[in-house]
Amino acid sequence: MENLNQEKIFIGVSWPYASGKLHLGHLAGQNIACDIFARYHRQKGNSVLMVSGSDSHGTPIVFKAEELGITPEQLVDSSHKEILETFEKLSLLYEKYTSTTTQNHKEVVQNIFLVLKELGYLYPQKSKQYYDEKVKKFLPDRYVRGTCPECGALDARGDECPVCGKFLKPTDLIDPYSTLSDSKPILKETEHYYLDLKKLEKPIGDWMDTQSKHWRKWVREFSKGWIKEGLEPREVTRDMKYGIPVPIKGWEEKVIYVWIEAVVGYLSASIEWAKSIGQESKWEDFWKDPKCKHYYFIAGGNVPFHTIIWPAQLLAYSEKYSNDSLWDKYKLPGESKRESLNLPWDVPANKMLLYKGKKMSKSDNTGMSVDSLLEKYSPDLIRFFFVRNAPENHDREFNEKDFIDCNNNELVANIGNFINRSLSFVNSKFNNKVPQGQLDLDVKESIESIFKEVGKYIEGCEFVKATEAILKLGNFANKYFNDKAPWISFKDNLSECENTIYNSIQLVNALRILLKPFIPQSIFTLTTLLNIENEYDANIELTETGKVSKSENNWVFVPLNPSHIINDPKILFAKIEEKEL
RNA sequence: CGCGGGGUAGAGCAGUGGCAGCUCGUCAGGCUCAUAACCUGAAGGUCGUUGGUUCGAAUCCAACCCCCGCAACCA
Repeated sequence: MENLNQEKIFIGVSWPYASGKLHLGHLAGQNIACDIFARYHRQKGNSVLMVSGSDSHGTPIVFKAEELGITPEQLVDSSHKEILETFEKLSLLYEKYTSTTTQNHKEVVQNIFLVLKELGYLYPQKSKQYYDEKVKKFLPDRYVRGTCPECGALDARGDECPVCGKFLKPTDLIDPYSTLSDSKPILKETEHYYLDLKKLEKPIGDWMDTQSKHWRKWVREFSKGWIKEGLEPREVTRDMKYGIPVPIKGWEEKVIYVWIEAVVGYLSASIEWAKSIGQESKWEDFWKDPKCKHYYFIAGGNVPFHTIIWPAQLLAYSEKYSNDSLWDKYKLPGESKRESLNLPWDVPANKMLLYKGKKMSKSDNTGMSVDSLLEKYSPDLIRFFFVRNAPENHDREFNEKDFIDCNNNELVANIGNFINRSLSFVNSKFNNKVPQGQLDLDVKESIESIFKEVGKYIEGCEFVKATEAILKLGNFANKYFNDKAPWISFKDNLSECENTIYNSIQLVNALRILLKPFIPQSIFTLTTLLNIENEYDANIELTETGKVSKSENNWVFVPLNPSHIINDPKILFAKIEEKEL
C-alpha cells in the first residue's frame, strides 16, 4: 500500500561518550525508544533519517587513555567498535551512526564556529585558570580539589562540594590541589572564545514559548527555568591538543569545547549520510524542509543542550542565509538551498534510571553494562523492558525482579500464551490450515482502535502507553478465545469453532504487526511461523542494504486468508524461572 | 544555598475540591485449548508530616521532612 502522505522524520539520538561500554542508562535514556520510534515511522512508510555517533573528544577521554597507557584515538576506536557491536545485538538501527573523529565533522564544526564568530556570537576574552605545572595542563573544574569555603570539608571538587552541596568555582577552594599530580596549581592567564548566549536569550525564549507546548512537562518546565534564570556567555574553547582545532590563526594550540562541538554532530552526521548514499545535498531534505519534524532522543541531563544551546546555535547560524558574503564564503558540504535550518520539534528526554537508589554512570561504575544483561537475556526482552518501563516522567529504579516479571507476565503469559494457544489449536485440530471464517465485529473494532491508539502514542513519544495498549489487545485476545471456548465448539459446532480460530489467527497477526517496531527479532520468527512470505519490511531492507527503497504504509492490519497453511508452532518467549537469579 | 521533578496498597503508577482508583503481584473458588488464560470473590492505604481554608482536601494555602536530578560532558 503506497504511502501517499509520506512524512519526513529526523531523529537525533544523544551521542554516547566513547570512553567505555554502554550501560543500562543508555537504554533507559534514549537508545531503545529512538529505535522503536524510527522503526514505526519506517514501517508506516515515512522517510526517516536517524543519526547518532560516538562522542569522541573531551578531557575525560584524554585522561582515561593516559590512565590505560594508550592514545585517546585507540580508546575511542575500541569504544566505538564495542558500542556498534552492542547496537547490532539489540537490533538498534540507524541511517548513520558515526563518530566525532571524522574529517567531515571537523569541517562542519569549524564552519559553524567561523560563521558564529563572523556574526558576532563568538568573542574572545582573557581569564585566569588553574594550571598544573607538573603535568603542564590547564585543569578542568573537577580536577581541582581543596577545602570547601562554605562548610570546611576537605576534598571538595572545583565544581561542587560533595558534603554541603554548595556549587563552587575552582578559585573558591581553599588550599587547592591538582588531582593529576597532587601539586598546588597556579593561576595562569589564558584566552578563550565565548558564545554570547545572552544575545540569544530572547529569540530562544520566544521560540520555546511557541514550540514547547507538546513537550513533556518536565522537559518544558526545566528548559523554561533555565531561560528564566537568564543565559550567560559560555566558554567554547579549551587549552588542549586533542579535539577539533580552533580554526583561527594563533589559536592552533586550542580546541573547540565538546559541549558545543558534539551537538553539531546531528548536522554533520546527516551530511555524512547524504555523501554515503551518493546524494550530497540530500540532507537538506531533512534540515531545510519546514515540514520535516526533528526529534531528539536524549537523557535527562542533556536537556539544556538540546532545548537551549543547540537551538541557539542553529538559530544564530541561520542568519548566514540572509547574508550574501557569508553564504558565498561558508557553504556546508553539499549545501545548495539558501534556507534556514530546522529547530527541534520535540525533545522526548527520559529521566534517570537508578540502580540501588543512585544514578548509573560510567564514572563511578554503578552502571551495569548492557553486555552483562545480553549474556543472560534476549535482546527483545531487553528492548521491551526498557521501553515498557522507561523513566519518561519520573526517575525509576532498576531491578532484575521487574525484568523477569515483565518477561513472564507480559511477553510470556499475555502475548506469548495467546499466540501459542492459537497456533497450537490450528496445528492440532486443523492440520495447520487457517479455517474458514469472518472477522467478528468486536474483533475488527478492537484491532482497528488499537492500531490507532498505538500509532498515536508512538507519534506522541508516549512509549509506555503504547506498550500498555498492545498488552490490552493481548488481554482482549485471550479473553475472546476463552469466552468463545473453541475446544467445546469443536465438538458440537464446528463452523463456530472455525470462525473463532479464524479470528484468533487474525488477532495473532495484528499483534505481530503492532509489535514489529518493539521486538523485531521475535516478530521475524513469528512471521516465519505464520508462513508469511514476501512481506515488505522497510526496517529489514534498511538492515540488509543500508537504505529504504519503497514508501509503503505497513502500519495497517492485513488479514490472513482462510486455507493459508502455517508452520508448526514454536515457543516465542521462554519463561524465566526466578531461581535462575 | 539556587533551579527542576517527585513522595498515593507489596511493586509500578493514575487521580487538580465530592464514596481512594488502575496495572502487576498475593490469597480462595470456578473453568481448562494454552508457557496457562479467563471469570468471581478477598486481603492489603494515616494519600510524606504538621497546621490552615472549606459543608467537604490526595487535590487549594503555609511551614517543614525525605528522595532524585542539574549547574557544562556523567544518558
